Amino acid sequence: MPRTREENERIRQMAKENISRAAIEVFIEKGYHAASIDDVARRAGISKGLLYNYFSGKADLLRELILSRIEEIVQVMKEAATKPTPVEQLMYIAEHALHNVQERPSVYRFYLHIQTHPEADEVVSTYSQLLKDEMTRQSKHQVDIFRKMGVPNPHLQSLHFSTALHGMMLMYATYPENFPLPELKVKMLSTFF
Amino acid sequence: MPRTREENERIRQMAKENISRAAIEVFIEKGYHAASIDDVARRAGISKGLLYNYFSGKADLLRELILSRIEEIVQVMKEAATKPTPVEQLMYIAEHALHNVQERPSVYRFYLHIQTHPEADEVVSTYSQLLKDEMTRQSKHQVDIFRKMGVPNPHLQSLHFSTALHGMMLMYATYPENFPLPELKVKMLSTFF
Amino acid sequence: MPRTREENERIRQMAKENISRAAIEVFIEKGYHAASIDDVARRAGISKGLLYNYFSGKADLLRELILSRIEEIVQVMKEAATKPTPVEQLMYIAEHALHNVQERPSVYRFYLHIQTHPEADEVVSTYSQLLKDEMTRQSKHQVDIFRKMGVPNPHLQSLHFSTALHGMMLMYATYPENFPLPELKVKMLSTFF
Amino acid sequence: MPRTREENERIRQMAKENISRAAIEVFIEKGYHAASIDDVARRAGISKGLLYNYFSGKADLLRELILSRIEEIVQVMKEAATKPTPVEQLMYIAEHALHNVQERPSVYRFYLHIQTHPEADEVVSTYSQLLKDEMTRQSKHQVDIFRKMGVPNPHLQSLHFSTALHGMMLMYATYPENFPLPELKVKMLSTFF
DNA sequence: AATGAATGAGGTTTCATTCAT
DNA sequence: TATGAATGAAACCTCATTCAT
Repeated sequence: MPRTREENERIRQMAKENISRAAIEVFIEKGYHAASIDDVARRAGISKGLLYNYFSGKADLLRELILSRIEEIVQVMKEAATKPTPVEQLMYIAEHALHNVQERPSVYRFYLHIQTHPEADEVVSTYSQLLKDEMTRQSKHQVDIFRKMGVPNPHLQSLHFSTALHGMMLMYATYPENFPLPELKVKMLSTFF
Repeated sequence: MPRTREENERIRQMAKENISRAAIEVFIEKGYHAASIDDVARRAGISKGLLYNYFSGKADLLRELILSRIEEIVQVMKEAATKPTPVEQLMYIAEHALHNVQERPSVYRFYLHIQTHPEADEVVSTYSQLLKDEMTRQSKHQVDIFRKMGVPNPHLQSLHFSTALHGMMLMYATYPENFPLPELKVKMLSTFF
Repeated sequence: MPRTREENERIRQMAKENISRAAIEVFIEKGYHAASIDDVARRAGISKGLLYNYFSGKADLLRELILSRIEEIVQVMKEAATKPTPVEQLMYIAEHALHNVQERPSVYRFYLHIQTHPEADEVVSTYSQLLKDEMTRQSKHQVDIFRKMGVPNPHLQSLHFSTALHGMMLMYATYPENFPLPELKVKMLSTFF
Repeated sequence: MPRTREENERIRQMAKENISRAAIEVFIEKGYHAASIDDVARRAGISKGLLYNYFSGKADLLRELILSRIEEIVQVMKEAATKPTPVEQLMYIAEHALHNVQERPSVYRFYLHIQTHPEADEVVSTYSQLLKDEMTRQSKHQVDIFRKMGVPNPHLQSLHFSTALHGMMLMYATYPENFPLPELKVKMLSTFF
């Protein structure tokens, strides 16, 4: 008797998730370029062939990871929007971003690594662009939040906020040892609110 | 009449610089991994074989580039030290960094890409560590400058300054279009001085 | 109530024919080597696994197609034998062959492709040999027909007839556009009868 | 001291010829699809890598062989054109074609195999089309020869001649044993001239 | 009878590096 | 010093076949 379609679908779903998990692990450890399909398959505990049953290639794995990342970003911004005041919304965004980089600096490093890939790498570039586009879209929302706060130049103020935030994330991800993230967070936020 | 040893050394040095220049161009365009030795040799206008006469391999090329980058950083900090006041010194550092990223964002992107390379990539990691170490050393100098300014917590203040600076550099390098670098620079510096 | 053995056999036969039909379609479109078992199964509307229930592998599919082709050839020769005179018999053979290549040049192309497969390809070679053997056998019958006509050298005459016929089939199959098959047929047949 | 450019050019030329020779041998033995790059490289006595130094892939090898074949065809037609009378020209073409297929039936088989490749195989199709185009071009010349002979319908007559010729070639290449090529040649030519 | 997940061998291709010249 | 032919390991990817369900 063959498996039912639902059963197969469940198997497929679990396999895809298993592979995606293995992929980000390996990509983080070795980098996208240096990681081989074999590495990912071995980490996932499956054969190379099966991996190709689920993903059309290495680039497709990256695409999947980037789409997940985008999903995360969208989710955070949605959650932020539920907060009652603009300040609380911005605080939520900052807290969340810093918490994430603190919990898993290597993940942030990885996406930063991808975003700084040379343009000539078409495959990476294409998918990396998706992430960039989404961040552009979200930054518009952030400008709106500043606008609601009634600050003089919301666009500039929003960019200022983002640069400060990303600066902290970048430095923490690069030098996680001895980086006084909590103190700096306080200092940074105090200059804005 | 044979060339003197000095002359030979000078010629050798120029050849190395030519290759290094070609290497960073190609690495920026294609990325370290995707760039091939052949690409670099062709760009330098020499043969693969001759390249190996000057550099022991691809990793050695990267090492040379990173050493140059370190040299640059040291140089800037030295120049900053010649300025009369701490504030002027910090302004010099900031102006220089922002000017550089504005002039050649791809160079900044490249080194950021290298610095976010995963630890598991031994070759890159080893040389990337050199850069990291140097930046740690220079950040100590920067703390000293803040200390001379007499601010309450020079260490924290220095890190705050660096995060703000690197945040701007990162964002400009990632979204060079429509990024109001001059305005943000003014805004950022005004919060510090 | 279980199906009778005959019924089962009939169902099995129909399934095999369905698969065979799909196989020749796919083989003609992609070629034997390039076609995948998956392609064939998908075309037949069944799963890969089920295909293996009916055929022992890719080579077996080819074998089946070649056996069908042989069956066709035998059939045509049998039908020809029912014609009253030798000339009518030969005319029937020629008409049939040309009609077939005109209707489905790609089928003729396919079997020609198979017949020109190199000897080293053991699998194809083995089955292709079956076809060759059958054609040799049928050509003997054709010699008999010429013998009945009372021509001087029936063997040579028969071969001459075959070369002319196959030459036309080959050229029509290779250049179906603008090939004046009817005119040539008349011209060719007029030289023989 | 590096080799001179001429020396390198000579090495390249010889290597290419060596590889081409190996390629047609292997393709004839195994067929284009079944032959692997490794097979060709091993037959040529070189490494896989070196083969890629000279040919951009398997398809490029095929292209080279087909271009050679076209060269041959053009050459034969040129030589035929030097004969004084149309009949001698046609005789030359026929003699040459039959002589070739008799000497190396496997070569004729191979190109026939390629020409009967399914259209869906884009790579083979592209190069095979070159051969087809050339044959179309040459067939125009052949029509001219018949026209000079003053026959009623030179186009049809030329096609008739070609089908007869190719029919013989096809049958000889398929059943080289016991095929009375000389006798058939005489018979066939006697019907035309 | 029926499915498609799973395997692994085998194919194509790239490229850092070596070396004869 | 200088060249580029030559190597081979390692990467990506495909697909005939098996097998648990």
